[in-house]
Amino acid sequence: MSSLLELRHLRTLTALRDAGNLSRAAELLNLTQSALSHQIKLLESVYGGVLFERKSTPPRFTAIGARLLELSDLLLPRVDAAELDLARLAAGTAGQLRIAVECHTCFDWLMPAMDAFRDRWPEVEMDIVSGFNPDPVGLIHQDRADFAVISEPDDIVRGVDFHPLFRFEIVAILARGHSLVDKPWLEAADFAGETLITYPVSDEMLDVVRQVLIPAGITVQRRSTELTVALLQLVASGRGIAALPLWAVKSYLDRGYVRSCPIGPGGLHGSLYGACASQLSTSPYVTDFVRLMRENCFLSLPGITLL
Amino acid sequence: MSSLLELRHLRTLTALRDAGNLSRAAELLNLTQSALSHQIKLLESVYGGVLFERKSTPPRFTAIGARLLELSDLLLPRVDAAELDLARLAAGTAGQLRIAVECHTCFDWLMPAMDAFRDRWPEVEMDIVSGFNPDPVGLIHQDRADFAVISEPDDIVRGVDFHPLFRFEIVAILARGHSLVDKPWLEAADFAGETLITYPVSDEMLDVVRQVLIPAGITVQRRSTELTVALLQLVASGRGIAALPLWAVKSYLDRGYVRSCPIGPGGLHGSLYGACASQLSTSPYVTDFVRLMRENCFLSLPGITLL
DNA sequence: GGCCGTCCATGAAAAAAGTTCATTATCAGC
DNA sequence: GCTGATAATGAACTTTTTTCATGGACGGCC
Repeated sequence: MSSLLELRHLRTLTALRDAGNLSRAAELLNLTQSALSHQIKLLESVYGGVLFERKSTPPRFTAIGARLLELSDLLLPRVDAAELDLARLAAGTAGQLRIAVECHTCFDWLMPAMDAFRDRWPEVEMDIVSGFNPDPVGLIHQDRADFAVISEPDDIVRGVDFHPLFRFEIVAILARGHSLVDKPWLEAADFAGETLITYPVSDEMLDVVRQVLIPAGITVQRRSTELTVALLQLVASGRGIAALPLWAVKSYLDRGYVRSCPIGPGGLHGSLYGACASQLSTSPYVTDFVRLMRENCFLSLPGITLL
Repeated sequence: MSSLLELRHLRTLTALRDAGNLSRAAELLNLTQSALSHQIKLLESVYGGVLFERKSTPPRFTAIGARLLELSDLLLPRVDAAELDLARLAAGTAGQLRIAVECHTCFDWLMPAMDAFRDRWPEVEMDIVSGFNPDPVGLIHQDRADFAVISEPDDIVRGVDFHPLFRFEIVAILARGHSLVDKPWLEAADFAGETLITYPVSDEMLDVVRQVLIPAGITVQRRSTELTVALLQLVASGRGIAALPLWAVKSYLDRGYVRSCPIGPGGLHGSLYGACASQLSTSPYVTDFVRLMRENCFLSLPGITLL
């Protein structure tokens, strides 16, 4: 009888457009692909026609789908703004967010997320805490930071909550003519005798070292540099190999500047979590920050998976 | 985790404002008062505060409630417009709607509803069929009308669907000094010896005659006039009594121009239905027309109940 | 003050959605 | 013709929404 269209459906439509396909859209919305498929099927039966062409990537929307999408674009930002206002009404707008970061590459996506956050919560004071800290969770305990981006949630820590962010693959980066380049994957032994080119951080903060080389009892020479480009230049010119997040080097790989190779049969993966004092953890601006990071990253970093 | 606000909630909020209280809002939305109460309770727990003051009529909204209402006002018209577009896409915009009307007072609310309809479906040709027809359903069968407003659905008719509209009370209208004015209700016998002032229609179309006087075997003098004001003037000046829908005379009663009295212990009630050829019955513009009539009437006619 | 009538709240039960699971279908790229 | 990725599907399951039945609060009215 009366309309059964709900915001949920519009959220699905925009997620579909933004994510590029139903499965990714489902991941973005924390639902299953099946759920979205059913949702869309329902809409299609109500409006008497398909909403988008299934085979094409990115999805091509029909007139019906496009009209609904147009509606979504009109509505969802308003809803978001209203909920932001309501969150402010409930909890006030002030606060601080001192962010500690453990990993180098994080800045690539953290900055855009912080920019988006600043737009939404202008009154929250944001800071990056010092350089790269080996124990960011410690900083939270000492109340020297409010939020930390870390790679593995330490065992359950009293008073600190962990928010899963995303998971990504770490690949070995090789010069184009490198002898290992045609292996289906690299094993620990392949690193022996190579120079490992890294960011200037301590051993235990490098996933390859911690998860691959140390378990295999292999030590390698290290050479370090600050910038990703510089690091890749060293690899490309044959000074050694690197191990970096796939998303961080994807564009160089696509252009053929360097080559990549999975590490281990299933690939080597890293995960990122946000850590935060339990009391702050439920504050609207923190949950909003976490959401922003997840969504921004999922849409902008290729090949990552939400946790 | 993610937002649970849905259009349903916004529809409830605006219905609450428009209808004036939760029970009426529920009626407007075809839900129970309880459902709405639960909905609002949920919103209040999510946003951490009440949405409106319960005791006041009309409802006074809090900052939270007002912000949500503001959102509703922004969103719901857009949703409506989109669904209208989609209905057009699905079924085309053309069509005709020849409307037959059985009762006199119907025009009071039918005209505004038709105006609203014309705005939404400019391509649908609307007409009022002739004067007051004693058998509007017959006109539909003869394909001389597409839609009829009738007081009781004839027994199930093949090929014609009935859409319940609303129910209202018919009260007796008396001059201020009339001897019957203090009775708790009028019975059939009270009409004996009175002149019944009516619109110029045949006996069987008058609910009082059909449902009260004929069953009691009472006949009365009749005098008729076209206009409601004229009719009330005759009553006020002691020429007789009338029986009219409460909503049609409410404003005169409030001003004390005439008095009213229920007819029978439980009051006399009339109901209105829309009748329509079965094939047309599901066409988007017809269902839209029915919805418009129900909603407009419920909001503008005092004391009516939706069926 | 007691009695109604109206309006809203509430908890439990019922109904209706919405979602997931497990599996199958489709199709593009090798 | 495989294989991997994407979407569809039906049934089971879960969650949400709604109703039902009832009670409390308030205001008007003899």
